[in-house]
Amino acid sequence: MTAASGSRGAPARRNRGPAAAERNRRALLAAGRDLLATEGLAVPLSAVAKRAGVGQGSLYRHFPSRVALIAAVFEENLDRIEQFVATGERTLDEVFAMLVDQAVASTALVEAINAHRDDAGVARLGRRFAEVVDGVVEAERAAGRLADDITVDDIRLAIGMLAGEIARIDAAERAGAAARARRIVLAGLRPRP
Amino acid sequence: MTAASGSRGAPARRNRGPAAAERNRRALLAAGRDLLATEGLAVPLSAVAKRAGVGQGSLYRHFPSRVALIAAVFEENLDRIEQFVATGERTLDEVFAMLVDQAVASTALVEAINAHRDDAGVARLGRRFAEVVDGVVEAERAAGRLADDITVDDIRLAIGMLAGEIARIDAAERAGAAARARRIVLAGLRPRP
Amino acid sequence: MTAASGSRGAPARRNRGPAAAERNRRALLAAGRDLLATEGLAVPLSAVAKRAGVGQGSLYRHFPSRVALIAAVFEENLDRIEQFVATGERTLDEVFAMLVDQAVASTALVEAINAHRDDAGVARLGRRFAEVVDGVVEAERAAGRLADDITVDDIRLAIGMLAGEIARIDAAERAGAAARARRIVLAGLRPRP
Amino acid sequence: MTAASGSRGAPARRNRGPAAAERNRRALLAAGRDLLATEGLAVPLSAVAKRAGVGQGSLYRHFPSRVALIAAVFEENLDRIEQFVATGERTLDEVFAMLVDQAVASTALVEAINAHRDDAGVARLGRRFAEVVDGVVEAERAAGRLADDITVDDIRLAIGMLAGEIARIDAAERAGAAARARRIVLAGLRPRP
DNA sequence: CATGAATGAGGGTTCATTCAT
DNA sequence: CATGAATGAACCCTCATTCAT
Repeated sequence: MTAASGSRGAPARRNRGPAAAERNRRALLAAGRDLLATEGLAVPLSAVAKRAGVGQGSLYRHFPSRVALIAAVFEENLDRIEQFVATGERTLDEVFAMLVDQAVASTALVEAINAHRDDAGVARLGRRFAEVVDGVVEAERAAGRLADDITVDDIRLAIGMLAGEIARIDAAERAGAAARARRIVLAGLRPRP
Repeated sequence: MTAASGSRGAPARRNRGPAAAERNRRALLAAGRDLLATEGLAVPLSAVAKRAGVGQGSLYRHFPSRVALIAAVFEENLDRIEQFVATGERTLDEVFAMLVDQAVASTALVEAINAHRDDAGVARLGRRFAEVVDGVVEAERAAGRLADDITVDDIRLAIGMLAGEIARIDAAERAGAAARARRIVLAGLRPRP
Repeated sequence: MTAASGSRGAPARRNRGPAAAERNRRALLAAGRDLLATEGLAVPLSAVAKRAGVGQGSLYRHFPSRVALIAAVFEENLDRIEQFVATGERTLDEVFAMLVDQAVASTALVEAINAHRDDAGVARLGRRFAEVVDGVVEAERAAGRLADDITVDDIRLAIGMLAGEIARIDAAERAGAAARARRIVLAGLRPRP
Repeated sequence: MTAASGSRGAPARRNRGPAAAERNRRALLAAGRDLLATEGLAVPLSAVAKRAGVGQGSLYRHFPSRVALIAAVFEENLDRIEQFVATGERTLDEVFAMLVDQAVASTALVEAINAHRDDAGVARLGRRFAEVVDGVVEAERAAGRLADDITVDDIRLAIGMLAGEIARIDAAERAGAAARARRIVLAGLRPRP
């Protein structure tokens, strides 16, 4: 043994420091996103922890409830949507396309919003989402691409329908069905003769 | 005792006799309809039995699985829709209106169809439902009230979206939201300029 | 709440921490051994957990199935038999004597082997047991203490009969009956005039 | 309608009379024998009733307990053994052969005897069985085909082992294993050099 | 007497949540 | 701070037994 090796009983334990905490959080988010999408909202939290490769206690440290995890997953989505909207004039169709791509997690939010309207974190996300949509809708209306009687609430309703339907459909048919659903809903919002 | 034993039995407390069979079935259906609507698809079957005022064994006798109960609830709805359609020339809007009124159970079917496509009873109901819709769609198309590129599959998709959304909405806002959603979806199916 | 919900969790009353893991495993094995012997193979697993003083969840963590518990109990027996055989030239009679002492668990294995031949763990134990018996039988045959037409399969059959019978007999008469049964079966394997 | 037909409201109900009771009893016995053999001692009594084509209440009328059914099945076996023994000088081997043919039900009795020694009906059957065996053993001993130290209890033990083992073995291997087991046990009872 | 539905206590199993290490 | 075992309530389902018809 070399002179440098410690002579105390305690084995040199890796101190992964606070960086590990952030890594765990990201692993949990990724695992949550995956499993919520493939297994549905009722996936056991223990499965999320296992997939992330962390203990269940750590999951609870980062996300004290199922809703907290769902909200965090959606928050990432929302980040992307906000960035997308912030970097150019965007149409409703484009936002719908993004939402469809994020459909399962969005559905989780939609359901979580309905089931946990009182949850503070969820409420905050709902407001953030509404703001993003508001901006796009205003531009869309200015461009004359919305029927006169369509309100922002209608748009949110439309998004809910779209996301909910996509989430229900089998992965195999999802692409085709999503396109058709998007077309129907968008057509329903356009100006009518 | 070695392998058999089994002194599990329960001395029945009260037994209203087989005359209660039909009454029990109806009570279970009513309880299932109520609780599926208010508590969601995941409502404990034991709660359904308790609400119906019957033992859990009776619930299992009448409905050997959760899907069987859901299917039975929807079958009642389907009966009403079929009768409605059979008694006159009906528009898609009218059928949508009925579906919206039956939203939760319809959603249950939509979800059950997706989750249990292989279940024989569900498949049968799905076909029955499709037939009813087909008839209405044909008439609707003949009257020129559908865009050329809309297929029967699109209609079913639209119904799924509509029912799913209604089911998610709180009872308080349901009436208003349902009307708005119906308008959007129907507009999306109409001929476009 | 719609499909997910799930507020089933139980606030743990007491938690002696992971240090209890090994202690729990041993307590479960001991409880399983006791209760399988006194109550038979159909003993409720909940009774085993209660006797061991652990929650039912812990039982399932350590032994995910009834067969797993039975196999673990027998594995301990097998350990002892292997050690015994490894520490000297042993006769079939001595091995029979050990098996008789372990009769109930042996029966459990015999039954489990028949009922769960496909279970991987059980199959492994069966093979291990067969190897031990093979060795002893070879020595016994070399010493001229077996009839010519007796095969290893016959020995295993004999062991099954012996263990099964002992397991069935009330504790009070077990000692005497075991001795008589052993004598009969061994005599049946000896060279005949 | 002819003059003979009754004009009262009550439809002529078939009165199957007491003959039906006996037919039901026989059907239940046959069903019990079948299912105990193929499904094991833990077979649901409702399955027995269904197989017999009678209501569960009738099963309870004829056999107020699982043990009563098992005992009745064995009693039929015992009848046949008694007849067989009564119609000629019979050897132990022949009786063993009969028992092996009846192995499952015999095992059921063996287990039932151990588990329900206090049950009056079971005790009576046990005594009847012992008497039959006694007679055969006496003749066997007189013919010099038993070792001097073998007692009637030993024979009963041997029968228990044999029956128990046969019952455990898969139907496919039963014939071969039964023959080998019988040979071993009989050899163990024969006079030794 | 027969029928077969009703009953409900348990048994197996899962999983949210806690907490000693 | 992380780990992962422990906990036990609650769920689903089965089935022995009763009893109105």
